[in-house]
Amino acid sequence: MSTEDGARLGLRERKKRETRAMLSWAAVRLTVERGFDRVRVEDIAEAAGVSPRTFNNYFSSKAEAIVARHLDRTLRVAEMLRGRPASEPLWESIAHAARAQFEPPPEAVAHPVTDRRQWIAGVQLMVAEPAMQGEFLRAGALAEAEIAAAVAERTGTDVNRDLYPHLVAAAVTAAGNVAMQHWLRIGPPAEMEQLLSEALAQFAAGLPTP
Amino acid sequence: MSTEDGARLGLRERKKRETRAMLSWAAVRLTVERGFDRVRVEDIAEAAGVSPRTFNNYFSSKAEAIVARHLDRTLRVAEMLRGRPASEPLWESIAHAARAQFEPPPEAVAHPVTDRRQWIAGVQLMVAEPAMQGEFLRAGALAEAEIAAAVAERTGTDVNRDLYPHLVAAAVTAAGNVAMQHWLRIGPPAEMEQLLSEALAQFAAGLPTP
DNA sequence: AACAAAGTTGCGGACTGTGCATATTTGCAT
DNA sequence: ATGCAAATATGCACAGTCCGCAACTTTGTT
Repeated sequence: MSTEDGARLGLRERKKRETRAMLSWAAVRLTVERGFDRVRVEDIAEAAGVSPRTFNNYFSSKAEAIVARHLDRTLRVAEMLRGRPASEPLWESIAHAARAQFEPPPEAVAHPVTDRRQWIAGVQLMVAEPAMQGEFLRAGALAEAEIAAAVAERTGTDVNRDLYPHLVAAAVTAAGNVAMQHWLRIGPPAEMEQLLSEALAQFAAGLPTP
Repeated sequence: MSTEDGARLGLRERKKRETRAMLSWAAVRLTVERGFDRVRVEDIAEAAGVSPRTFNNYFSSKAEAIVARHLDRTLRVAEMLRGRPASEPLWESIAHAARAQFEPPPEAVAHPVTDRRQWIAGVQLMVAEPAMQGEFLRAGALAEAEIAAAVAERTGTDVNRDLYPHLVAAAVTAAGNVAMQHWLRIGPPAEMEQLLSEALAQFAAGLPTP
């Protein structure tokens, strides 16, 4: 779906996607600026130019709206993994695919952050919110199921019978999460992609004691 | 705290613990019997013999009450890990400690399930609930932070600087989750502990392709 | 026994999330 | 261009959740 040409989508579908993106972006921006508890569904809907009821047509909760872009990005990891050459070693494919989640989203390009340090501080507060953590992890689990399916396809295993694809998918998800948490803790100049590669390498090596 | 002698606790503290356990157990039981959306906070409070406002003094949400026992059990993994002999190889310690989460809780012993198949079906529905998944994973993340701290202690690494303890903790959490999901999917005669051991062994081996 | 600290409870209010019906927009066929 | 169907937006009402606050009850200390 995400690779479909916009020219082939009707107006209806295009408007749906735009509305979804606007709601999600508004949710992220307001939450980072003000804090989770200071943003109501009504505020998000207003910022996106729709009614609160419409917000609920798209998302069941505020946290779900905030996490939507993250979900999109992590689902793309499964998609990218499916697109890697079949002959490529699994962990090499994974390393390439996993990077997809850290590419800058369109909104970040369209709305450059003027105060980067403040933005990061806001993000840190946002991810520390219990409801956000739950939703964030739940999105990760959804993507993980897709990654497991992709791993099963590549390795000839069965998601309904074997632990393996699930364990690999869990490792990929964990690597991404640990890299991001580490980055939020340490901040620049650490690079997200480098942290991710390191984490994946440690999993592939069997997590030997340093 | 959990190892403290009950005789040393005041009435106040004892009653708090009992109330918490009653609320949590009532939440689990009613939800498994009726389904998540058919149980209100008021029902749980009534079943435990307290007011709804008191329920909220203990738990912020229904899901949190349901997941409380799981949180207790997974936190015990970190505790058990801290108690293993320092000379023991890390993954061996982990394998022993991780089993703690699958010991039958007191209530399960006190209230034997009469229809095991129906109970499992109810649990399956319960864990499929989105709010439950988020809370379940969030509890896992809390325990994971404790496990990471315990791993750091054993290996002389630093949770604020190194990825390693976090990655190991994530592997432990993932192994537990994957084992449980597999068990819920497959059911008896698969044994939870065996699945867990297998999952941990795969992580320690670097997740080689089968 | 008197008093302080901790915990329970009732109440009110803001907010969430959902079902339902109506209004509006888009797509399709003629 | 027009009429109609399908999809989407919106307003409304309501049950339920969660929290601040104050009054009451229970436990602990002196």
